[in-house]
Parts: sequence; structure tokens; C-alpha cells
Amino acid sequence: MATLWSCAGCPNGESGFCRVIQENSEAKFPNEKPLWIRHVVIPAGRQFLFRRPAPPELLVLCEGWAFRFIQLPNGGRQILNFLLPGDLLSVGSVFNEDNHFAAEALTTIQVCKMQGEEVRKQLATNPAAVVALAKHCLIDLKMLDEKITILGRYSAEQWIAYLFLHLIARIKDRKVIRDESYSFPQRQRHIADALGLTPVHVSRTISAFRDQAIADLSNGVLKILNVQDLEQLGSIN
Amino acid sequence: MATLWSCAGCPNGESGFCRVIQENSEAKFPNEKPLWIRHVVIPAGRQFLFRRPAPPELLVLCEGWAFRFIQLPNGGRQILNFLLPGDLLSVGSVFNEDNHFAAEALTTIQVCKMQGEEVRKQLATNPAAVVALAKHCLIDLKMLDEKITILGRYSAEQWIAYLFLHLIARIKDRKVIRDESYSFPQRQRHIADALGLTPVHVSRTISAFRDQAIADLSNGVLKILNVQDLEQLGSIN
DNA sequence: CGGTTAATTGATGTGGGTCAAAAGCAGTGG
DNA sequence: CCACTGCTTTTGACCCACATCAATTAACCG
Repeated sequence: MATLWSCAGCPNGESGFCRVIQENSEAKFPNEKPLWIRHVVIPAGRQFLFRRPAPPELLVLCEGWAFRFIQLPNGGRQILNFLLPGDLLSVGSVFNEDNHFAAEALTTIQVCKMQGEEVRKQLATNPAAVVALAKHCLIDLKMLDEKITILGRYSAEQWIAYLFLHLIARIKDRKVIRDESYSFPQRQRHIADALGLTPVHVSRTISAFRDQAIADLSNGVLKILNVQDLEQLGSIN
Repeated sequence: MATLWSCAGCPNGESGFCRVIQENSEAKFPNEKPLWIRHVVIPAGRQFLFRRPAPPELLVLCEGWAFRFIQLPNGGRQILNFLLPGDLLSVGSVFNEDNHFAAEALTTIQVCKMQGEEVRKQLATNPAAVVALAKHCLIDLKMLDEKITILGRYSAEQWIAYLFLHLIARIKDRKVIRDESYSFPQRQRHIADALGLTPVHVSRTISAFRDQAIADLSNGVLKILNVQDLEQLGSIN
């Protein structure tokens, strides 16, 4: 898996996870000069991206968990997705477009700020890179179609199973896992906000998973007890 | 609004609606030779795109209504969105990727088949066109984020109001409308399949709209009786 | 005119929401 | 070490939006 551009050389990026776009195609920027400006540390719980103005820099999450969300007029919020190290905050910001969402740190995070203008300049001269970017969007589109299907047709139990499986797959992608035990820093209200449930019902459903020995989420750690059952519940087909 | 490429010159395309990508940027293919192969007429109710294989051609809807959907193992289906004249069937097919969805004609439709290979060749030499394509994806991504928010947080009443407003905006974009009366060929089961409801509940909700003089959908025609109330219900903020 | 499909209406069931209280679990400060 | 505070999770009682099942009516069509 080649990385299109990365900030692997930046001060805190030793994990090498700052790949923005993962591609099979070998599109790479010809020059190797660093595109990042600086790393920023943001404490857990802090909102660091707001709806209105497009930030001049391109943000990449380098360490920790965050999430994108839309604030609702009635005080609630819909979490759009969770972000893991290596995720671009918003593909739209590549083109300097305004965000339609906000973002908040779930744990203490490190964010790498890249020079948007510089990236844009390089993209303009590198069609293959733009193609990779477009394909990156397509993956997201497919994921969202899938998510809509799940939300539209499945039950709370299945939604949570899907969320677990989905996040596990992403974590596995960047970490070696032993004994099916995953670090899961989000509170039950985050799961509720992501799936359109109440924290109360999330608690009940997760308790049911525990009782049925399917999965156990407590103290920020998710343990998968029965993969088959979980997949039975949470896979599209 | 410039069109990136179009089949406006093709036999049945006199409506000029076969714009695939609408952009403010003036990206255009340099040569004007037609990219389309031929037009195909498909009767209402026929499924014309299947999940597995990527069709070699690029499909553009030129006339009529269609919809994309995902078939569920239990026999149900989730409608992902409705397609109007000018819509590209799948952005993914530009890159010859497999579909994760299927598509069906809602009315009798006309589809323009473009030479995928030729389009791809032209894209390779035209970075601005790829950028336009990527931006097109971004619009879709934003729309899907919005849809997830609506589905996650709102009620059936609000979903239907949103769907009405959303489709009306798209119809208005391509037709002159008199007296807030729109052609709406989908049956109540399509609305149900799009929103994750049962036809029964859709019927009740639409009846309630009629009773409250908000909107009236019958015989394939949607009449908006009170825009304010509808927007109150169906807008994100 | 009968046959088919869509829309409506009614009766009843249930998944998940709402409200409220309790219990677990930091962190903080005396 | 304990009391105090704030946050999260759990649990219980009750409610409602929407599903399910079933029957009736309306629209369409050869």
C-alpha cells in the first residue's frame, strides 16, 4: 500500500501513520520536500474544527481519536464518523472549501497542519494524484451508502455490531492486535450520537452483548468474545 | 454553470440535460467529438444496472426518473437516491470500478451510454477535469453527511418533508415550475424504501400533510401547499 | 367488467425514547 | 483517609412513533 503523500518525517510522526491517501496506484509527488507546517497537540474533548470557515491548512490526524459531527439546532449532534491516525480531516479542505461539519478530539490528539496552498499547487501538476484523491472520495461514498443502508433497515443491536466491526477493521489496519482486544476511547454517548440512539439504549444493548458473550465494552476497551455472532448481526450481506 | 462534458448532441438529448458534471470552473475537453455510443430506452420498473460487474460504458440518465438501491438479504431494499435527467449513474464507473449497488427505472427512461475508455483517456490528459470530478464527489459526500444526520435524528414526518424539499430543489434546477406543482412518479413504497419506513406509515404521514394543508402527493403529482411549514419540518437548520 | 396493484384505514404490538433514580468511578481538596 | 463533586453507566417504569397484520377502497388496464 503506497502512500500518496505523508508527513512521516515530521517531528512527532514516528508512527508513520500520516498517510493521507492510500492507493494501489503508485502516484507520488516527485519532490520530497515536506508539506507540513507543524504539529499541534489538542486535549481530549476540545472542539478544534468549526463549521463556518475553511481552515487555510490541510489537517491530518496523527495520533489519537477524533470525530466529525454536525451540530443540530435543538442541542443534539450527529457524529458522522470517527477519525483514526492517518485520516484527513476533510477531503473538501484540499480544495479550500467550507466545512459543513465540525470536529472534536476524543482523546488527546496530535494534528499535522499541511500547507494547503502548496498541496494544491502540487495536485495541479500531478493528474495521477488527483485521480487518487477522487478514488479516495469514491471509497467514502461507498462507505456512506453502506451506512445509510444500515441505518435505514437495521436495528440498534445491528447498528452497534456494525460500528464495532467497522472500527475494528480500521484499527487492525494500523495496529497489530492480540486477543481480540481493542482500545475504544469513546463513551457510550458518542456511540449514541453516531447511531442516532440514546445513551440509555446503548447501555442496554451493550449489556445484552455482554450477557450473550458476544462482546464486552468497558473501561475504554472492547473485547470481542464471539466474532461469528457479531458478524452475523453487523454485516450487510 | 458550465458543463464538463455532455451528450447534448446525441439523438434524443435535445433537452440538453446530459451534463455529467456541473462546475463553476470552466474545465472542458478540448475536442468536441461526441463521447456517447448510443441511447437506450428502458421501460418503467426494469432493473438496468446490477451489483456485480462494472459496465464497460459510462451511463448517464437523459430522460425520466430512476433510482439506485442496495438489495438486502431479507428481500427488502434501501433506495440510496433518486436520479433525474443529467445524473451520472455512478461516479465509480468513471474508473471502471464495480458497483456496490443496483439501479432501476422508475418511469420509462432514456440512458446515454458513453465510451468509458475514451472518457478515461481524456481525463488522464485533463487534470482540471479530474478536479471537477473530485469536486463532484465532494458535493455527494456533503449530501450524504446531511442525509445521515436527517435519518439519525429526525422523525418520519421530517424525513418526508426533507425528501420533498430535496427533490423539489433538484427538479427546479432543470425545469420551470408553475404553481408549486411537481411531477412525482414514485409510488409510496419507493419513498418508504428510501427512508426506511413502511408504505403504511408513509401513507399516514402524507395523509397528515394533506389534512394540515402542507403538501399533497397524489396521482404522481406533488403540490406544495405551505412552503414555510414544509421547510420548518425538513431543513437541517 | 374482472383482475391487479396502490392507497387508505383500523387494531394491536414493540423497539427504542423519556424520565428519574441509583450506583460506579474518577478527581479534588481538606 | 474520607467527604464532595461531576461524570458515566446501569436499572426500572412508563410512553410513543412506527411496524405489523388485515381488511377495505380506489385507481388502472386489458
